[in-house]
Amino acid sequence: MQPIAFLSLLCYTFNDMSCGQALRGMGYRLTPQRMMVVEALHGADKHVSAEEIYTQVRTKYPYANISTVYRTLELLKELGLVTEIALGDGCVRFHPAEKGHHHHLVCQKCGRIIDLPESALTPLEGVLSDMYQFKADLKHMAVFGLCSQCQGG
Amino acid sequence: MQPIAFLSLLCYTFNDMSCGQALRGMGYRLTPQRMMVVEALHGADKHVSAEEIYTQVRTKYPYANISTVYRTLELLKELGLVTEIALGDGCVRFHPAEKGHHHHLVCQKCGRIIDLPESALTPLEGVLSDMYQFKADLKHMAVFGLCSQCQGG
DNA sequence: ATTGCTGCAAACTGTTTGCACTTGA
DNA sequence: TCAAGTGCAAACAGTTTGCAGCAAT
Repeated sequence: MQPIAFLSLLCYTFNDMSCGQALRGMGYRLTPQRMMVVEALHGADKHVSAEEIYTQVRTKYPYANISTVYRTLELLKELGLVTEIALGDGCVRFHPAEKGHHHHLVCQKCGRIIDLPESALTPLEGVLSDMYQFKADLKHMAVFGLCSQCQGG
Repeated sequence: MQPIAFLSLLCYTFNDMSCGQALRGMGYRLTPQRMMVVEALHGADKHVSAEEIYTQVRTKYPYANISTVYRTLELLKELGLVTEIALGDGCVRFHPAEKGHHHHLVCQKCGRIIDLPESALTPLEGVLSDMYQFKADLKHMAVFGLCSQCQGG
């Protein structure tokens, strides 16, 4: 089966997804590959790396290429539809902007990631603004340390 | 001139540097290469990358190898003599522990880096400890955003 | 029918590793 | 002396790019 034939089998139920519509509305093409990337981003219950998105997309469409994933993420990022964060594991991770912002406590021992509501860092934002005239972009921030279970000893 | 002859020309005035002494005291060998890495770390007025250290070391000793730089940094890190931080430019940066801890406001527009005293984030440390039983490791932390000059518009 | 997007392969950056040789202690 | 450290080259992971062909609009 050729790549194209394979793609035509994919269901297009994601046409009405917000990122997809946003793409089309902004004059970009809504290709099956882009839809699958968007779907992977939305379906994940955590921040996903390009590699993880690629792996998931390939389960549906084995001909997919990782450079397309990177290019799609780059585009979504430019359009403000996804945000990126470095959680210290050597690769950038992505998150749909519409899922809201939050922060992360990353345990350096067990790797556990605790999510923080956006509000947790608003006091910090105020301090930085008042004292340093610095407008912090606290969309996604990672704080490293030890979780409650790993502090013993 | 052979590498060895070249090395013997280097002055050993760094024998009494604290990192160097610490190394020797802990049973590690104090080689000229390690001294030069330590010197580059101490001499810099900012956080330096492995590549920058390598460049500086090579001005003194052209035979130096970057893998030695990485191995030395790895060792110093394990011994707690240097700390590392990711400032978002795609490479890890290093800082001697004895120079003290501080944080950074990184302007995403002009790249300016504003240093923050360690105390600036102690309130945050308290909040995370109280509310999430999370012991934050706030040795060096980077907060991204816009500096005062780049906020216009 | 265009122009934009994709797949492929190859380059690229930052970092790590295996191995034979060298050297600090 | 001899384990620890170095230099070299090659591998590695994550990411980017040039180009020819394909497809969304």
